[in-house]
Amino acid sequence: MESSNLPQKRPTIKDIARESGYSKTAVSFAFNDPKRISEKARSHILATAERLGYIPDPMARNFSLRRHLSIGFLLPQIIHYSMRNPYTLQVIQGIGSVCQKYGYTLTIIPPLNDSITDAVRSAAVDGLITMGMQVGMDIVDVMKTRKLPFVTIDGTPSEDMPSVNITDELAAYQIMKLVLQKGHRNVVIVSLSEDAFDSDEFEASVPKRRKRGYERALKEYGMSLYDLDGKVNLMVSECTLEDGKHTGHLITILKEMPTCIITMSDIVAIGCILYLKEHGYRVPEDISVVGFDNISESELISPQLTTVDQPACDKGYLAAEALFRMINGEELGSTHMEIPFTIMERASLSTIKDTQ
Amino acid sequence: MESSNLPQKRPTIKDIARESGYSKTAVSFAFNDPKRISEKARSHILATAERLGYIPDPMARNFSLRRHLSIGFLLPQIIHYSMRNPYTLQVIQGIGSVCQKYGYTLTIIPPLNDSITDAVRSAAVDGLITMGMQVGMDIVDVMKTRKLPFVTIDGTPSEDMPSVNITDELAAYQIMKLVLQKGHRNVVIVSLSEDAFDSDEFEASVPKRRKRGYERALKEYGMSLYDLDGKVNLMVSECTLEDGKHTGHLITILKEMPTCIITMSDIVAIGCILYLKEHGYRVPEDISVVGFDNISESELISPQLTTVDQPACDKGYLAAEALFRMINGEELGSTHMEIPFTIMERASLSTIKDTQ
DNA sequence: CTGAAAGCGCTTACAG
DNA sequence: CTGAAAGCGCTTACAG
Repeated sequence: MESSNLPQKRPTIKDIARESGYSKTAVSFAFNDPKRISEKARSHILATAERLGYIPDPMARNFSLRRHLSIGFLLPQIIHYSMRNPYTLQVIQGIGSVCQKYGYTLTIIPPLNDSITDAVRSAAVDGLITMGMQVGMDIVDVMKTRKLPFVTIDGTPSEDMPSVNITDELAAYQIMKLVLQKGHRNVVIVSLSEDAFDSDEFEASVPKRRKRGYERALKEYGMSLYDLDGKVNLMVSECTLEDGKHTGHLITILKEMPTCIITMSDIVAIGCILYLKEHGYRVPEDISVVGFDNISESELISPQLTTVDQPACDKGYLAAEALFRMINGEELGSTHMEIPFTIMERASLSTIKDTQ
Repeated sequence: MESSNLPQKRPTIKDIARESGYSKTAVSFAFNDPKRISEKARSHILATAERLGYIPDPMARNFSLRRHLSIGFLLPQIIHYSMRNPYTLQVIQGIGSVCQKYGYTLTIIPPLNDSITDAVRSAAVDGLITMGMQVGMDIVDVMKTRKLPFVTIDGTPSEDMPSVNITDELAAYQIMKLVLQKGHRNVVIVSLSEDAFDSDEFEASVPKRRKRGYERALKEYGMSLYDLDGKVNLMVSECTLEDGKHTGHLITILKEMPTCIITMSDIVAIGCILYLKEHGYRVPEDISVVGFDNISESELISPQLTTVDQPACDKGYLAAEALFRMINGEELGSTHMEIPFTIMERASLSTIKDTQ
């Protein structure tokens, strides 16, 4: 008997059972484990399902099976920022390809009513990948009490928090050393902002690790990030093109222009270059600019950007693979994964002949 | 009584009810509707929850409430391709900001075991945004039988399928006309592939609409996309930088090089330019290249790309806003949304003095 | 203000 | 091969 004129509701397993004359068990098996019922039952049930337009409710199925078949990516900043940064996008791409491989979806999780913590509390995922997570952040507690496996990219390496990183301190050391070897003695360092974190609390954040690297190189040249002699200045910029441009502007109005700008992010470096070029400065003849990340744009811009290549896609890939191992209850070989970087020396960094 | 040495399991609402001495109803209210219980009950329940590490299970809650609090974005190609195209990424960004606004997550849905249809069957979302959907595709049927609201970007405008588009035919007409006005009479058009769709079945696909626009402009100059006089040639390229480079290569080995390459995607155009420059061709002196989309890279590359600016982010935004109206059971003003485009004339397109 | 109970749509151990 | 029934962890109409 055709059950017509139920206007909107979707049929459930119960409807198919009733209509086909079989049990709910049989209907379930028809979809998920056909071997367990007769061919006759199966085809009859499937035909009935087809006729009534029945597709098993994924939510009910997942709920019953206690899994989501999705992993989450927690946006480090508001979505409008994060998703503009090609570096983050590459990380997401790496995660995504692993999701595809395992038949999972990738849930992008923005803050919920401005609260990242609330977002994590209610995230419908089997595991989480975060960026820049520090031990001691309250999100970490939420994930732990939810017993939600997670791995963090560019966060603090710590025993009870799997992480994927490059050796930021070393990378920063090397690129600063390169800058100094080229003769630059008057530089501006553009750090990433540390969001809302209290600066003293998290000693191992990425900006801090990189600053230590810069400092180590500077020391070798008798300079320091913390001397107030005006030769090394520190600025902070959000990780967007617009903020990069603004930083470029700030630098042009300095009493003494530096000979080199060292940024912690290509997108900021590119913003600087665009601003400088628009305002009549020649890069690198008048001023050099150095980036971090090696996003694809850094090869397209002219001059091409000297930067640190960090394999963003691989970071996502590694993090996701580790997360899936955790989800499947496997042991992680090492909880702290490190990945190699490469210094890319290109045209945006010039040599200063006569150092002051 | 502290319930210790239950080793791993997360506490449920039942545990909190038992431990606190209140009912499950009260516990539920404590979290979701505090006004309905006494302050005393609420604080006691919350304290108990805190003590036992209870966070309500989002899946169970959503299941009970018959909603997911997530909308899906169906990847048009395998994740590795889609997520490399800045155009798609911008669309996702637009969708994402609307999700953030409404407190939803954004689920990126790759094919499930190579099947997009299966992915849609099992997607745990309240609505779906797709790209390039054509009426008659079987995915459309799945969404309909699941009664899953959806809107498509760059798909066929059709009554029972809300869509967001630019007027592709007109945009293509205008840019081709510009090329012809500049004196080009020997061109290669690089179309997007139509994926696995049967070409005759879907008359209104984006590549087809654009081809009609090209054809209309060509006709005005006594030329045609379909004449075999060798003056207008058609190629197809996947939407990736690599395929763009390969297309550049193919063009250099043509018996007669065109004076202009007209692509349907900036990423392909940029691939062409990179290949051509690497192999000693000057753009636009030796050959002009024209794009489509106006991704941010098209301003960074040199020469800057002449292209059609289509506001990808706005497309995502509009599509998502429409989808949320559908999810909330509101009526859509118009089911077919059109959004303006702009021709961006930049350096990659040169003027030919003496037309043959 | 409070709680017992039904219900959301599946899965599956168990018995026949 | 088949099905009745319990269970997944919440919400909420209803009665007190």
